[in-house]
Amino acid sequence: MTGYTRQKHVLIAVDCIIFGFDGNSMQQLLIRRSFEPAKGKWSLMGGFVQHDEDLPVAAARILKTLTGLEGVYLEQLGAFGRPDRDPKERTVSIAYFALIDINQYKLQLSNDYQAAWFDLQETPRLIFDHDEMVKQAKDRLRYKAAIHPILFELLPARFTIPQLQQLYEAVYETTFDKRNFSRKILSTGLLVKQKEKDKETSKKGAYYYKLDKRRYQEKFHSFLNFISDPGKLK
Amino acid sequence: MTGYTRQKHVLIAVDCIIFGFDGNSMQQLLIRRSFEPAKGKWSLMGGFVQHDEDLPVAAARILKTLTGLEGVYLEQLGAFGRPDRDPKERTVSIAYFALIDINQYKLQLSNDYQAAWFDLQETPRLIFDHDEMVKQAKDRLRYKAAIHPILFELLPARFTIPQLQQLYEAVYETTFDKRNFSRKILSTGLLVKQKEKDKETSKKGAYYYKLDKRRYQEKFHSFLNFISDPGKLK
DNA sequence: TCAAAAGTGTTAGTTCTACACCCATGC
DNA sequence: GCATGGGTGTAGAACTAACACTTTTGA
Repeated sequence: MTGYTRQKHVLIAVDCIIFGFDGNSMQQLLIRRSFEPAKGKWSLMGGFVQHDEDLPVAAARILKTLTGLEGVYLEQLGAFGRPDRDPKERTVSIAYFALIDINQYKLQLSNDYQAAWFDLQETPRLIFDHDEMVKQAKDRLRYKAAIHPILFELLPARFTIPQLQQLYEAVYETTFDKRNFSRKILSTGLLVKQKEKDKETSKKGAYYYKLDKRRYQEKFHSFLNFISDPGKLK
Repeated sequence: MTGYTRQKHVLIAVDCIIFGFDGNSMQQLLIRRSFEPAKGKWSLMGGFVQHDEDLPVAAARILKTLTGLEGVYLEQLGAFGRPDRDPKERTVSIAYFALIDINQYKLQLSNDYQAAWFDLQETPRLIFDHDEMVKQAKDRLRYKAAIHPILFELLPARFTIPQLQQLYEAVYETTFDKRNFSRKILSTGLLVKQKEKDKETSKKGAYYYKLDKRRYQEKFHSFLNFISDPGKLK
């Protein structure tokens, strides 16, 4: 089998925007790039797509390499291909964004990548076009979370409504009325109230909830209107 | 400048899903592939990304080559990279979808591509993973058009409300109440009523409208809720 | 004069927003 | 007993969905 002649071949990379929520603010996981060019600079976690490897598989592999996690939410953001985006050699990068439960992330024993979490408000300048990828990923996250119950991916299996509200407020950089918020969230029928309370953050304690997994899968793609017009905010 | 060693290089292609609306139903423009493999089979219009060419530029070039049109709506759908998607050689394709005014499309003099419009309901089997791309593009179009005033791109500069409704009904494969429909559309403030009527399709004639371009640009990214839950339809 | 498509208004139900007080508990 | 955060209800406004009749005019 011979290839297409006269066509220039390029490298395909995958870069991952990894979001987490620490209970207060949105964070992203960045690494210090370990090879030239731009060695030592802050960067998204990425890697080249291997021979015979599909793109989502590459993204999952790269995510697992850094975080040790599997089976997390991963969505393709899009392809970035400016000819000069990587000064060394033309490389088209397919960006994916991941939503992980930050508590599940344990610093991998050999921290080859010098990974660190950064508050989304205070991220350092990143290499190449990674800043643009992050911006697009943030926009996409807001867009999607306004309509679909996607942010649960950032929380542990058990969570409280105040925690959830804190998360939405962090994502949209605004505040919501807690009465309206809990009504809206509960009206989706996605949550199951638990018997136990979280007594960590308040004296009274807040009830834990879990996702109703079946309804979650069923309703994942419905338009649920969590935020009426996210573009209007801020 | 030397490249990254030990990495396998691949080809990057762009494929375009080109949507049009003929007044009745949604159509897409397909070509007969002019080279091996799969020569003579129906296919999306595509091409390889050239050296020093950015991805959106490649998509616009490919679209122009086939349709002669420039400055049309073009949005990246995503990257498709299954290792065996092109049997000849590994090629990652970045799919774009375009919305064009079908009346603007004139068969190019040298119809090198043997292009033809197909009703979206009756498209032939396409090569490689192009069927999957088309399916995703249809889904994306429905998704996006439910929230953003994107479908105007498919109509000429002057159009009537019944035409517009026909378009929405074609996209969502359903029918809408015309009173509610026109109220919702007009309430966006995006349309400017013209003095003339279209007397082609009815005796009484329907008023032409044009887009208010400034408001269109302003509101393009707001959440306008044209269709309340498109997932529920069908 | 009739057939065909355009245009328009009202009502009931639902959803959204704004807003304030009581509850449980640890200190 | 008081400070802290959790939990809940209501009323007015806005929006949505369902529904029918009149207008225009070419044939």
